[in-house]
Amino acid sequence: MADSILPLSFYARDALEVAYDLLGAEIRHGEVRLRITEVEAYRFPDDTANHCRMGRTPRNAPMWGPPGHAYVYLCYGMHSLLNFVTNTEGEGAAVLIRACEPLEGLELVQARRGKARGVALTTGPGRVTKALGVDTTFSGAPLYVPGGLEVHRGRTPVGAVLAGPRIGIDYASPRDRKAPYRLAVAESAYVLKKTALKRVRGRAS
DNA sequence: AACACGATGGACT
DNA sequence: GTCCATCGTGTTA
Repeated sequence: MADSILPLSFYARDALEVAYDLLGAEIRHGEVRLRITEVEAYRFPDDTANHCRMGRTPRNAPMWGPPGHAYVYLCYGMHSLLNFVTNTEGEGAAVLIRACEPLEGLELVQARRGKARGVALTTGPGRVTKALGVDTTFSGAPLYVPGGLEVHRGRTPVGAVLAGPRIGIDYASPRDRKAPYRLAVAESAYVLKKTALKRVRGRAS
């Protein structure tokens, strides 16, 4: 099914558009397959929540590179957070993968996640990377090369979408703190803190 | 060279 | 709800 891999061009758009279309898509790594249920868009320019707001640094370099690549960084000294780079080269934008639903490789996911079971296996950006076996060494890796970290077009329709403010960005401007750039699949149980989200029809801008 | 802090998660009251 | 582990990164000096 290598032909269902999303091509680089899929990511070559505004991060918010890509974020909407990533809901329902599949992340595959080895024998583990996850369906994306919750994401956050970090746009460019003028997004004060974005890691690229202060310009290029060694850490955020992948975000400034071509779209369709991973940007993985260490958060709070212990959690690897997975992003997909969007827009075009020279623009620092990305989509954070916040939660997924396991589709395949559940035993391996459980082994990697220790005592956690049920939705706690893959709800939360740090949990997703742990379940996938992805860490910061994947930062800069392409998402469309078969055999590596792959992202595939999803098979199931997403249905209604929920949107709300992004999490953990108190340092951003009031406007950006409120912006509904956190998106989730309404019907999925694999979404944390659903109460902070509202149903949306089309695409917010 | 020193320092403050974070796009979190797990344990606990 | 509260507490806090843990360390790379970016900033300041």
